[in-house]
Amino acid sequence: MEKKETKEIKEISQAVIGRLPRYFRYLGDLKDEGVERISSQELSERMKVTASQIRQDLNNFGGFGQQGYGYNVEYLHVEIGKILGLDTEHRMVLIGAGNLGQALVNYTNFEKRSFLFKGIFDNNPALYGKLIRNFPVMPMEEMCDFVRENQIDIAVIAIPKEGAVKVAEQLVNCGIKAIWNFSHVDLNVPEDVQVENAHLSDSLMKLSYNIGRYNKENGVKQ
Amino acid sequence: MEKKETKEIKEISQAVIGRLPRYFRYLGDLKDEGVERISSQELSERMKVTASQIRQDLNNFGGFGQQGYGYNVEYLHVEIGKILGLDTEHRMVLIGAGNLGQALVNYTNFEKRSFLFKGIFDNNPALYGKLIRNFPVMPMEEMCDFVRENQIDIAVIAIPKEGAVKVAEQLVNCGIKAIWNFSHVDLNVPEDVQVENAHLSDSLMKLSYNIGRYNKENGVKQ
DNA sequence: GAAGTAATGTCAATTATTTGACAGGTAATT
DNA sequence: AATTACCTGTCAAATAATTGACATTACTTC
Repeated sequence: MEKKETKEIKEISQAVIGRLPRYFRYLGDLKDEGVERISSQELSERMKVTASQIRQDLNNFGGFGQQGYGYNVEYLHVEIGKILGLDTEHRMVLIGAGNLGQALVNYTNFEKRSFLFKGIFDNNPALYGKLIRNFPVMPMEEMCDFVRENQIDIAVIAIPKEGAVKVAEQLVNCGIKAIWNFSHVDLNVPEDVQVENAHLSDSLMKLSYNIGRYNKENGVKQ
Repeated sequence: MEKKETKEIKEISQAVIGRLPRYFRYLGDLKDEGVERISSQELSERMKVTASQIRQDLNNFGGFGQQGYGYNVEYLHVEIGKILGLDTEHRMVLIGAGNLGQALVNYTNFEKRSFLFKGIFDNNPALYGKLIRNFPVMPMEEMCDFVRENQIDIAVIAIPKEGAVKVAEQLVNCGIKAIWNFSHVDLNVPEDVQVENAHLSDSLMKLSYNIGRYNKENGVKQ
């Protein structure tokens, strides 16, 4: 009786979703600058996208603006934050306490945005007990229980690719529904588990491609 | 006389370029597994994309395959590597010797792929001289000369957003033509400077969105 | 409070990307 | 040597994303 037609939810394209964090970032900056309102035109100039795209994107989620006025910066910032799920607390575990993993945990900014590390795991006994931002590194064997007992909803995988696929499978068995993956391999998980890849070397290769292309097009010598 | 029609170069879409590193990765894995040849059909099943897309993508760069045979794994791996510019040495500097910066320098895998850090800079005097993977941290003031004298072609920016835009401008003035940007802000550089953003928190927000969407669609309670 | 101006939300047109289909070659098999 | 099965490169169709245009509404000014 409480359940309505389930097909109400319009699927938003990943292209749009991929732009939301950028909008959020720009609105945050505007807010910090003390800007109260902004039109799609002004924002488009700052962000170097078309005004039409901004209006189109925002309209996927409802009418946030007002004709003749534009968008209220603070309100829009909050609303996009909600859309992105930044108003709910996310409890994370780190798998892999290497350089990158430590950097992520120490990355205080995530905290402001409601992403909280709750535990750190590694399979290197030399690290057990070591404190990283007040969290002791724990052995992998304890991961599963910890995830279950602490309402963890995101696992961050920062281990070499060799072990990553297996660890992801374990995590899925522990009930994890979201993985932020820094290992250089694609994970194999069921459909109901969300994976976001942060393949840093892919990103670097793209840069390398664009350097080469520019040099070729402009006859730059190596 | 040596200059031909400059319009020969077909512009490849960023959508295609974005997929190249993934092809490269899968081909490397196949090579390691000892697989000699592969058809677009088989590869498509592994990668979970359509075979048509693979053939279309590869064909942007030339005919690498053979009818009735498929693609030679090793050959294709090498060729895509060349397209991505992995056959040329890239000399990099790190700006910002914080946790993330150190993690990137220590990230040995980049080396195999011809991306070499040559110098590290920070504006924190407490770090000057500190060795990170045998490189001493140098003061920012020396950055420009170093870049010029050591044929640096990529600058990696891993500092808080407050200083990033200004540092990017400095780097451009020093002649840098490519920036790998980890700061949470968009840089403002001339058209001939390539920027690749690695906005980690954007990535995390996307994950957060997808968690929320899944939960909504499936009526999962928080 | 009326007139003018600004700026959204939305529809339609355009452009880009992805998918499907198949002709024509290549290799394997008999 | 002929036949069959395989698989690419490419073209055309289908789908998706972006842009432009404008009717409509809200704000601002006089």
